[in-house]
Amino acid sequence: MKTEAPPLPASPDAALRQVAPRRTQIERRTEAEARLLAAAREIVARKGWVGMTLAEVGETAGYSRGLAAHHFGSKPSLLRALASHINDNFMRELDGGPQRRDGLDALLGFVQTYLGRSDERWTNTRALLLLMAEASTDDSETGEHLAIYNQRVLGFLEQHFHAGIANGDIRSDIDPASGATVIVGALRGVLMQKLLKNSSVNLDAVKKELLSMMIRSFARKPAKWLTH
Amino acid sequence: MKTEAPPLPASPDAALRQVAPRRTQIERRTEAEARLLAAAREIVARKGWVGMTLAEVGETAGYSRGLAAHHFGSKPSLLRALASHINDNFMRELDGGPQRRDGLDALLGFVQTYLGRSDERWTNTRALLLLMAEASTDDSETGEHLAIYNQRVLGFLEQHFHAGIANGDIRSDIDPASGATVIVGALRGVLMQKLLKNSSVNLDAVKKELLSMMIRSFARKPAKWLTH
DNA sequence: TGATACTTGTTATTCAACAAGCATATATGT
DNA sequence: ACATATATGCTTGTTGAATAACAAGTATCA
Repeated sequence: MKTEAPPLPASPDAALRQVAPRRTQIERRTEAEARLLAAAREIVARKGWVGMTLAEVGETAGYSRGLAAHHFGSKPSLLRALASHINDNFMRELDGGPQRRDGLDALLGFVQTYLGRSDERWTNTRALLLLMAEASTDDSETGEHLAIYNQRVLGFLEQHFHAGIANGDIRSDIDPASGATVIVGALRGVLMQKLLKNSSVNLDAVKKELLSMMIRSFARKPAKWLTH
Repeated sequence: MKTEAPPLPASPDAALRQVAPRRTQIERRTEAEARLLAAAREIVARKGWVGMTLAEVGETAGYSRGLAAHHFGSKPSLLRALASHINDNFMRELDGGPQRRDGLDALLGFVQTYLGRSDERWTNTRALLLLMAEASTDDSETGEHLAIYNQRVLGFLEQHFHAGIANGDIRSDIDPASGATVIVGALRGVLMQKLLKNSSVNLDAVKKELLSMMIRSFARKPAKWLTH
């Protein structure tokens, strides 16, 4: 369809105008929004949301300095859209996993997915973490939005705790809400350390350790899972 | 035009001048620095480091709008001092625990201390978390400083992992570095969720769950510890 | 009298936000 | 079909507010 992945490099006009693309207004608008969000995400991940200016977003996306403000109205609004965008991507990734897993198996898969991404994708996590930190202070609605996204992730995990308890894989004395909170917290907290300067975090080792912890803590019969 | 917010205690001049304080220069300077840092911490916790202005710090501390800039030179410098201040307090709190604990016992104590501080409005933790988020982006030295503080905390925990392994309380197949990273990460990540808006996190329940996880995962003989 | 702490005056810069204009797409009339 | 009109997307011009940083002044202490 449209010019796919490489939005950042060349100006859209120079290359496309000669081919007389004749895209519809909706196509233009949609692509513009996608490219703006991609640019914003990249910049936020690199310099934080403070360092991101609306002008830079527009220009990095290959448009004018004014488009981001024009399209999203305000900076908080853009950040909200960005948070929503990233979260949607993440939830979609959860659903579209390789194969459906359930209960404890799903919990372990979640951790593996979260920590098993290749470098390209740290952009998402990084940007979301930075936005999240802001969210605990901001008076605007950004905070509420991120709280909702957090609830969604927690809900996903809690659901699988319940499934695991139901099918007997998970000990019944585990509190699903607390378990979910700890898992999500551990993942984010570990990532935060990983993204700190001069980090000495060995993600593979940490992943292994965290999975062991989960098995020993949550599984009704740890031995059955530890062979993994 | 001061915002009608009476500084933390009373204004230093108004109250003290009548009592003929005659404080030494060092006393003045020391108190000023302490009050500035306290004000900065409070503001950062409430509005984030972006929302904090040097002028507001000075005035909240009961001084003029210019003192913060004059005393610390620049905003990054003030933030670095603040991070250092909070971290020092925390490390001191660790050392000055009720009684000396060792190995696994110390690890559990650490978690209890971290999550058991209902004293304030989480001002310290909140501010440090916000500064930390910034640290992963900023090019200045702030990031490196926070990375060092993180290393210190990790070092403390690793040390107790080793002690626990040595005295037989902790399984010998645990990787101390990874274990420490997970614990610190979990604590920060949980707090982050707690500080999010409309949080439904039940800290007591989470604390209990996390302690159980640690015992089941790290202890060589979990049964011995679970009676707690 | 000199040094140190603190205050007030000022400037330069950055940037979000908006407004008015240009470019491209779509609808309407003949 | 074509031309013209209107809507929509995008760009450029501009402004006003915020504030970090410094300089020059005043107060307090040695």
